[in-house]
Amino acid sequence: MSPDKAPTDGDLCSIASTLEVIGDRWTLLVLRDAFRGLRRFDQLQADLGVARNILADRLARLVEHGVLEKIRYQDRPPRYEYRLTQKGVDLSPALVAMMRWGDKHLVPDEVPPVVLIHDRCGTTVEQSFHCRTCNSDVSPGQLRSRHPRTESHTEPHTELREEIA
Amino acid sequence: MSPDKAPTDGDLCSIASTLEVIGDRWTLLVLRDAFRGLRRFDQLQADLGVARNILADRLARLVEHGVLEKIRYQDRPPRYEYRLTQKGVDLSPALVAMMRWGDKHLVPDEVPPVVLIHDRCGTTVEQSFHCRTCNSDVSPGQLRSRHPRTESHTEPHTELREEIA
DNA sequence: CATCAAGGGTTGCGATATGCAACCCACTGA
DNA sequence: TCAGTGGGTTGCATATCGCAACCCTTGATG
Repeated sequence: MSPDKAPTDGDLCSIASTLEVIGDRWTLLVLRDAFRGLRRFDQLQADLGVARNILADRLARLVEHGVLEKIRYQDRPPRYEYRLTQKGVDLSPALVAMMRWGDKHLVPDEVPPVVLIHDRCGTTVEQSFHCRTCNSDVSPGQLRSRHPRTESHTEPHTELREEIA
Repeated sequence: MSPDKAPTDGDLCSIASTLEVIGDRWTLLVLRDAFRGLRRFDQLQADLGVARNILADRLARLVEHGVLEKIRYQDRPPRYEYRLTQKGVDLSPALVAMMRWGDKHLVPDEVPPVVLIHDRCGTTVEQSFHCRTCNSDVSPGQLRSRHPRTESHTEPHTELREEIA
């Protein structure tokens, strides 16, 4: 937000940019609830137990960034609800990834995980990395990343890789 | 952490549980850097520009939770590095999802996105939701979620759905 | 008509977390 | 012996958060 930020941060990295918008505990929980279908201020406040001023602030930020829309759903008395925009719906891969990580590493195995359903056919859907060349799923450990330098660089590619001990 | 939290929070929801571990701006940025191959305290500090006490705190928390390992890579003088564990590597779907969202909605189109590579074959990999029944990818808008209630519930399923205006 | 409750917030104050700079310790190399 | 590096810790000022109280509009109740 302030212009005197560290230079390597923010605009250059998609993850850092994303975190400027949603990189906050309450914001992410608001989004989780939005995906669960909660839309009204009081519903969110009751479900999350967050301070009302903080919730108001987070909702306003999300609306500013176009992740939620504030819609008047009733005129007298005026009442509003907050709905995911397409930009907001596009966050579901991130939420799902966090959910699956929690399923796998945090919550006890007895807890049945939330199931994702394909609306067209009603069967389950899973999130994955897929390689079209090999026609197979790819696990996180088999992934590398290449950071294309902004064009004019002629250095040899420094391939920064995810590695495990 | 405190036992007097709101009852619906925390342990029951994988997303909330995950956020207890990584739901913090600096924590996520540390992880991003870990995936980029940074391992040492000073590298991270210089790259992020975060206060050193905060970095120390976040690293300690991540080690506590088994996301990073603190490894002595040199004895005299003692030097340490922080490496992703398998549990840490398993966070890559979440980081990738945030990165792609930033690519799509936040950063200018001219910036070339980071490319994900399948280490076996060297070609690109993408993250997606896949439906085996339809043998097709599923966009976030076509997704619904079903929340299985803990067994003994006999209520009709309240299907909470992601919806868009 | 007075009052109450619901929805959607705003305000003020104290507690907690963060940023910043200074300091510490164990070495190494010049 | 003196500076430099890596990996932190400590103290203090500031920013953010949680909490409770309050505000406003309207519809329902007696």
